[in-house]
This record gives sequence, C-alpha cells and structure tokens, in this order.
Amino acid sequence: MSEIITQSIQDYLKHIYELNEHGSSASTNDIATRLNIAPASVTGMLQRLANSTPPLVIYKKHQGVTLTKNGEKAALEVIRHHRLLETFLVNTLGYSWDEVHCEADKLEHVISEDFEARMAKALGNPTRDPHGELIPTADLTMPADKSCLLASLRTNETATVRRVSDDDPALLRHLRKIGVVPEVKITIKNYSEFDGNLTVKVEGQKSNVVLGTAVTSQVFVDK
Amino acid sequence: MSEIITQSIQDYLKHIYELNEHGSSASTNDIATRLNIAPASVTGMLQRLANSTPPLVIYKKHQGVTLTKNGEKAALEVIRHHRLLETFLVNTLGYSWDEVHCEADKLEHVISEDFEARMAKALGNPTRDPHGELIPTADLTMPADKSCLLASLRTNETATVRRVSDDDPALLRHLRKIGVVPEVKITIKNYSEFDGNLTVKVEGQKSNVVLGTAVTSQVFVDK
DNA sequence: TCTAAAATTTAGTCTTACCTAAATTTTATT
DNA sequence: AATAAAATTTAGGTAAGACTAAATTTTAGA
Repeated sequence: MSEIITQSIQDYLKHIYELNEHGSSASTNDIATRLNIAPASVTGMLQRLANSTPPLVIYKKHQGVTLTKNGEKAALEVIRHHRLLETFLVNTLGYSWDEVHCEADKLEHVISEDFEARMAKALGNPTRDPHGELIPTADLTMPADKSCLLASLRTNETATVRRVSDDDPALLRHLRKIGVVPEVKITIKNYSEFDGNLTVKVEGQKSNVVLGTAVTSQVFVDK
Repeated sequence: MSEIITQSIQDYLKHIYELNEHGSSASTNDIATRLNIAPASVTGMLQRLANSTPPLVIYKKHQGVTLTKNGEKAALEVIRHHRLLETFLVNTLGYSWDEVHCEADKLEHVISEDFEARMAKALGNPTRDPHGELIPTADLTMPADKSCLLASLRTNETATVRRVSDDDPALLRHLRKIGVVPEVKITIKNYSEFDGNLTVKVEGQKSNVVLGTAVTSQVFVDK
C-alpha cells in the first residue's frame, strides 16, 4: 500500500531531514524558504505526507514536522544519491566543488539503485563528499558527526577543517582560494568580541585571514 | 517568448523524430503506442506543440505530424544526451549494452549542457553509442547514415554490422552472445524465401546462425 | 493580560499531462 | 458509391503540486 515517493516529496523529506538536524522540529516557513515555494503549499504537502501509508512525517498543526523512520530512510536515500553524485562529478568529470550542487540536485531524483551502487564502487565507497559532508551508508544510516562550528572556536584553539556548506558556489570559491578545505589544519590567532570575526592561520598559507561569521558559520571543524 | 520544453515534450519530440526517420509523417497512434499513453492524449499534446511559439511540430488533423526546425533541434538535443549517456554508462561505470537504455531515458532530460560537454570530452567525442547508433553532433546535426537492414541482404552478400536497435535488452543479450555487434563482418550463407530467415556466418564465430526477421529487422549493416 | 505582528492554515484556483467515452473522419472493401 | 473497420479528435474529467487571499493561531511586547 505504500505510495509513490515523487521527486517533489523527496525534496521535502531531504530538507526536513536537514532542518531536523538542527532544531528538532522543522517549521512550515523554514521548509517553504528552503524549497522556494509558498508556505501554504507546504502545509498542504505536510498534511499529505502525514496521512500517507505509511506516514512519512509526524505533523502537529502549528508545531512543525519531524520525519518518521520511513521518512528518514527516504531522505537518507536522496542525500546518499546527492553526495555520491557530487563526489562522482568531481572525481570523474572534473567538476570543481562549487559547480556540483545544482547538477546533483537534479540527478539525485533520477538515478537508479544500480547507478548508485556502481558509483559507490567506482569511487571506492567514499564516506565523505568533496565538501567533507558525510555520505549515508548503503544501508541508509548516517554516520555520527562530532564536528563543531568554526565560529565556536576562540583564540589559540587549533582544529582540522572537516566540512563546509555546499550550497553557495561563491563562498566555496572563496574558501578554496584561501585554502579552507577539508582535512586542512587551522589555528585561531584572534577572536573579535564585537563582530565575531576570527583571525585564522591556515595550514600551507602564507598570511592569516580574517573571517566573518557569514563564513565561520558555514565551516565545521574537529578540535 | 519561447515556451518551456518539459520532460514530457522532450519525449514526444524524440519519438516523433524517430518515426519521421522512417515514414515521413508520424501518426497519432504510433506516437501513443511508443509513449504508452492513450491516443487522445497525444492529440491534445500535438495541438499544443503546433500552436506554441515557436511551433515545434507541423500538425495536420488526421494526417500526423512532422517536426519544425526548432522541434528537430530539441529532439536532437535529447537524442544526443541519450546516446552520450549510454556510451558513458558503458565506458565509465561498466554497464553492459543491454542495461543502459532505461537509465539513459531518465537521465537524458535532466543533465545540463555542461554535463553533456564534459561527457563528450571525457569520451573523446564519440560519433556512435555502444549500439552503433550515430550521436548527433554538438551543433545538433545528425550525421548521414547509409546503412541498410540486415533483413535486406541475400545469399553470398557480405557486410559489416553497423548498429542494432537498443530498446530490447533480451535481444541485445542474444546478439552479444552470437557475436553480432558493431564493426563485425558477416556473410549471408542462405536466404529462406518462405520465412525470411537468414543463415549468417559471423566473423570470429565457429558456427553459422539462422536469424529470423524479428532479429534481422533490428540490425543495420553497411555493404 | 491584551494586542500587534508573525507564522500557519484554510479555501478556492490554476496548469500540466494524463484519462475515458463518444463523436467524427479516413481508409479499405465490396 | 456505400459501409464497416480503423484511426483520430472532441468533450469532459482527474490528480499532483503549485498559487493567492483570507482566516486563524501562536508569540512577544507593553
């Protein structure tokens, strides 16, 4: 009796998953903003997803949604597709890391499980995509991530860049230029109380850089 | 003012192109059969395509459709995507030639021009896909094809297999097994007047095979 | 605690792309 | 040339997934 999970539904579930990772329950408005559609349209879809068999979300009027086990599996499937695709595009077709997001957003809904498996094998079953984001495993579990925000570091702390947000190409080009990419070590030289700016020494770079919160809130590190 | 060419429209144009290659004008029924939808639905779409700006087809009630220049370009774009994708799946992900059709049918509508260009480059700008079918050029022209049906050959004629129809996986597996693949030389040992069977010597194969018209009408050769 | 602002939901529409059933046109046969 | 069969079109309808405008609920500030 399980209903068809359309492309549109996949997008809802993916974004709800990502919103749930932060503040547990995803609000109608946040979903609407992310999907770039009207909040009213989101309400309609959430009601459908909550009433489908099996239910894909748990939805309480005016209180946002969380994913059910089924919904989460479906979301992780899409996220696995997305991140494997990004890795594949970079490794196999020579895309740079700021060019892959859009392409993967379209392809993720269309590739078969066979395609997914072949990609994973060809890439040597990677655990992270080019931005350092964790790739859900083949059995659809998300590996634990203990990284923290670069913005949370203070003077004299040292850390390793683990992952960066992948949805702003301009930011990605900037990060690449200043050497802030996964697995690179950094040291905080200064923290500015007023604007939250961090002065950072990046491994392999000659001079320090000063990064505002617009940047440091998009970069995750392991201490 | 040009309208959006949806996935569905791309499918119509692709199939109309292929039907036009044979008997010039594509009939409502043939299109419906190929797309596996009701003839009435096809009529509706043909009217839309003929009245769009610019028109994509020339449609005369009860007399079928042909593509306009614009419609043909759009069709060739999709066909180029499809055939490059098939080549890519075989060369890069190890698919066999009977497994690629479905996957390419979904991906062809989704990949970007950038993806197309990167594939073409990575593959060395191939001119034929794994089934030997000609790939439209980057500027969307279809190279001339002078191959003829294997079914049209007679006793003692010799030819080179050029291409085979790609939409029946079982047939493709059979052809692979008997060695009837592009660029292989064959000789007709016998033609049977009654059932159209051909007894064929295939280069590199020990014994001759007898092929019925169900097979010989799907294989194209150069004399 | 009252109220204004923000967030959310309801109600009613629209478009795309399909469907079925009935009507019409074309084609083939006698 | 008449007519039966085949092909096609018309008419009316559905579901998905979006929209806007209006109504309602929640939240935050005085």
